[in-house]
Amino acid sequence: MAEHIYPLTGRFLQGRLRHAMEERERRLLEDLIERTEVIQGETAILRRGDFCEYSTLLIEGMAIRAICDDEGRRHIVGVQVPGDFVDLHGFALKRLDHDLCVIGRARVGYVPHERLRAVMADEPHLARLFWFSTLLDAAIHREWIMKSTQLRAIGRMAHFFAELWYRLRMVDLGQESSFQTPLTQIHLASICGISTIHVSRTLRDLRDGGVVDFQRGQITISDGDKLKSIARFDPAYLYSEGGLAVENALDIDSPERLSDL
Amino acid sequence: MAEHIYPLTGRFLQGRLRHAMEERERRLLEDLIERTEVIQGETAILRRGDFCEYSTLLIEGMAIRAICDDEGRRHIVGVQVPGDFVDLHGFALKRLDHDLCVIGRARVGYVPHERLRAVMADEPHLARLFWFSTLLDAAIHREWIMKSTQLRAIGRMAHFFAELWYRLRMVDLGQESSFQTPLTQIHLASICGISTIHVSRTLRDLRDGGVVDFQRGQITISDGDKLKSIARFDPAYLYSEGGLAVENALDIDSPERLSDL
DNA sequence: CGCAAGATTGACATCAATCAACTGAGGTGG
DNA sequence: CCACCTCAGTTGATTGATGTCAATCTTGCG
Repeated sequence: MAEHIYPLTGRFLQGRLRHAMEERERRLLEDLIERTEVIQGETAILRRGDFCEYSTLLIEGMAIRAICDDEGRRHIVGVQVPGDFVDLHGFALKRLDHDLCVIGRARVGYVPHERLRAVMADEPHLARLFWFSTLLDAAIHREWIMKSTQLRAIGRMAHFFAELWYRLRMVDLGQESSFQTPLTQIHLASICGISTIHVSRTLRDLRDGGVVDFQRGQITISDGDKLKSIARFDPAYLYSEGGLAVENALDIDSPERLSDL
Repeated sequence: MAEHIYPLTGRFLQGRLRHAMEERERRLLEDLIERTEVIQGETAILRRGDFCEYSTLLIEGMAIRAICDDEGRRHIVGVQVPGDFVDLHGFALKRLDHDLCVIGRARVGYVPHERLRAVMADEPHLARLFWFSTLLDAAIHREWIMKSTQLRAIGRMAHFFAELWYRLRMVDLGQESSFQTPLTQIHLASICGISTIHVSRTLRDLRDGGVVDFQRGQITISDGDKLKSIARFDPAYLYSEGGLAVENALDIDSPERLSDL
């Protein structure tokens, strides 16, 4: 359950290393949010090359990372869910190489880099957690490379659904076997690198196969095991509790290995 | 030219934000290397799930990031060149989600996390540069997602060659229009997500088209413009000097935009 | 020399893109 | 309320790109 004492930042690292944050750090994080905003429709939070003076925490809704090619076509290279500090890397990079857009209705919180700088200077442990959270995105990127190069259309789509399913459940969104997204088949096509027409066909196959049903953003997992099998999905890369990231993953004094690896 | 005063770490961030490092910081970095090692053949530096007690700087040679699927097939999700702090993210993650392997003959330097922890506590600016360097990898990951989902075989291969060409020249390796790698066609297949047989066909097309010639690891760029055009290659994501990362990218007091963006 | 790994070629099969036509839902203005 | 529009989604036919299988060649090396 989201921690309602921290209505804005309660989902940050939830299901990963949130337990590694002290109360004081959680409080500091919550206070970093200068203001929040509700954004509707397909709106850019930040554009490639913009100078970043604040970073954005996604509080509700979804966002995508997109790269536009020279012909102006937008290609989705990442999807963000509530709790993601979506452009925290802008703090170190200063300018992003890609766009960030919300889709549907989203609520975001803005953190001025000035505040971030101050808190990171005093709080090395929190700084490390911020770093960690940007590395989670990189791990997801790697898995997307894997899925894009090694899986066929049906596997890619299954993989994306499986990932979203796990990620949303980590932040207590979505039921056991269903969840809601503002994604259209057009988004799915860009995410999976296939044509919209083939998305439609592939969704039919998944539906007819009793695996997963996608109807206007409502996703129902009919057979999670079959889904993971089609996707060759192994959630280790999400570094969820009990996965690769152990209880004291940031504590150098616990070098025991995980039994499941 | 590599800075020969720093024979081990002279290529770290070379061509990107190395100029943002003070002499003192460069010295500190060089002293972080506890020992170096020469590794031959296709050898793992670090395996998925291993507990990381040190991080590895690639001094000479090349390395790959690979994810093994459940059938034991290895899939390459990244390539590293000299100067890359290849598993710096292991410092914050503690365990990686993928393997790191050198290919060919490589020289690496080991940095104990203990030392890293100490220097980062005292040197926030250097810590930020370390963070920055892991974000560069993430930017490359995003571009790989883009190339894997949006380009056909010939474009993917051209894109990889263009990227390698740029990255090697940033660290002063390779001539103006040629360079050497320990990569085989089997590696290229995994990198581009196509079959080895199709790699062979595609390389023939690129050679016959007068674009680029690949012969046993010797890569000769015949027509760089054609190469970039086939690859739709825009090097902005590499954050090289003069690109997205401006002179004082880490200096919050210079919010001017780049004219070329 | 002879082997093993890498690379090449041809034939064929499969997957997914493209083109074209159509349906259905939601919104808007007369 | 209906006519109309637009956008999302669906379906069939065709084409092109790429995977797979099988055979052969090349190179480096013990």
